[in-house]
Amino acid sequence: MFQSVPNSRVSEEIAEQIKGAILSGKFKRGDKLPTERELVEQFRTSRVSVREAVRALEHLGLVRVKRGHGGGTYVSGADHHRVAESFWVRMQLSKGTLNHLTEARLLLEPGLCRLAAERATAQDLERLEAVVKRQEDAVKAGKDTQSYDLKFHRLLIDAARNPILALTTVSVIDLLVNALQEARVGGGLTAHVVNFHRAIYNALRDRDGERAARLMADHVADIQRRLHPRLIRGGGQAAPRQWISAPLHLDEATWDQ
Amino acid sequence: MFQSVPNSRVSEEIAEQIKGAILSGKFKRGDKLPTERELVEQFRTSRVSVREAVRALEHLGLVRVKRGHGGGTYVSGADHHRVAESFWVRMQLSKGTLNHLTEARLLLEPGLCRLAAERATAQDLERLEAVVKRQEDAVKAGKDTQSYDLKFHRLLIDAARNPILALTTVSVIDLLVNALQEARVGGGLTAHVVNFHRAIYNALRDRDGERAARLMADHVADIQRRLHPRLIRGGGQAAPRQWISAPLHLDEATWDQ
DNA sequence: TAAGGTTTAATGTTAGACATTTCATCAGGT
DNA sequence: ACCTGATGAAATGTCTAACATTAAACCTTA
Repeated sequence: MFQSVPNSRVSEEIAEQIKGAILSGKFKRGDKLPTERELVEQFRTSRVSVREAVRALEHLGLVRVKRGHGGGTYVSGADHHRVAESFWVRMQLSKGTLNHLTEARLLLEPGLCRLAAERATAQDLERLEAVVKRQEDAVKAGKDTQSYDLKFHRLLIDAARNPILALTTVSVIDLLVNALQEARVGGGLTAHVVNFHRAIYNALRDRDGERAARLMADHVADIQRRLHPRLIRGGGQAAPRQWISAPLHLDEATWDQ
Repeated sequence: MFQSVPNSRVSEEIAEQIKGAILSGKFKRGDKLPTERELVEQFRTSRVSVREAVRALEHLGLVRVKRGHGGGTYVSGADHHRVAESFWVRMQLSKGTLNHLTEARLLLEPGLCRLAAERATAQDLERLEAVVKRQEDAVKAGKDTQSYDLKFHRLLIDAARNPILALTTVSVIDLLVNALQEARVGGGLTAHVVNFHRAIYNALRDRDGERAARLMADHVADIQRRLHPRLIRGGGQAAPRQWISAPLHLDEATWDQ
């Protein structure tokens, strides 16, 4: 019957207002919010409350805070790290394993292929093709290919044009890549990978979502078969610390600009 | 080559330590952490930093803070609300729509059906059956059935035993339900719903994952067909405020105890 | 015994000072 | 010219100590 009263914490009220301003476009990506002291004046509150609000936005992935000269609070647009961290925490709480992550990937990425086959623009296809080409060249030259590998999956995810599935899938892949890197597992299967990528690209170009999905499922299962056994032999779970802040190469959002 | 230096912020270091204690089982669900003042003494730091750390854990969904007499910081185990909020924010940033949410659900829930058909225990099936039965009774009696509806999906999600997919799917459903409630859309299709639930339950009982998945896809698509048009006519997006804290009936984790 | 006031233990909020980080600038030496 | 180091400035980070508010428990009284 009655409306619930507004947020009881001052900081939540502040956070809501700033969030609203960002979501409604008053602040765009890269913009600098007022300094803490200026916000204190505008909201007529204390610095602690303002800082708490800014932290909340940081945890939402909406802003990034830099310190030092030229520092401040900057709108960051699209950061998946916090969601990835939540996934990780939840996995540990539920005694989950890497297989659960791969299982999720095995469901998500083929589905994204179907969507991407319908929705990919000419530009999407162009970019995908370019990445596959560069990866092929890198393989021939014997160079490291992981950044192209990740870029391919990221472009495909973006081409499917579903922000929820994108956020989820990027987070899942992120955690998997980190886990494998942490365990020093990786490499040694570059030729296989790039062949799959090429085949998937061809299917997308032909707008054949089913074929693309099937290939992607094979691709992910292939990776699982090759890497996970080495991982388990390698020595278990480990590395609860410092996970998410490792470099990820998955940062720049490409389609929500 | 080099190890990254520990967290630069004091609060992050504190949060990491507490998080580690919770994840390693030193604190269990429902346990009360030391009070802020006690933590200040243990960590030899200030209340500001301790509070910031506790807030971080709160945003991760790991703890809940109650104020007043008997208040304090309590380990909360498994809260999806923050992830749901991240999803929502990301949707708005990316100009996403409810259709994107339903699209995600349409991919996730059938997949969960396949997993659940393999993994559901006798107890899972028993509970599912009981909920379907109670929902059927409620329909006959002309009572509200939404809580049974949600409970069915939640039990099914849990029966699939994948924490990542569970967290994602619960969040997606949560946002959809809130959106529909906000728009005063709902009801009027109870008979259809419960018939689908019964059929899905039968498929799971027969360990027929494919049939269950197909039925679930039909079920979700059915809901989409019936509700979304009314939603769009109803008047657009709306309701950016106060989303996540609305009552949700999806709180109690059932399988990560 | 039920209604309502009081105590109390916790978090929430404020104010102000000081510490630290980071970039920019400029000077000095090679 | 160019690297090196010192200085300054602008912001966030941290600390302290007091006071406000909340909500459960307890106690009093009609």
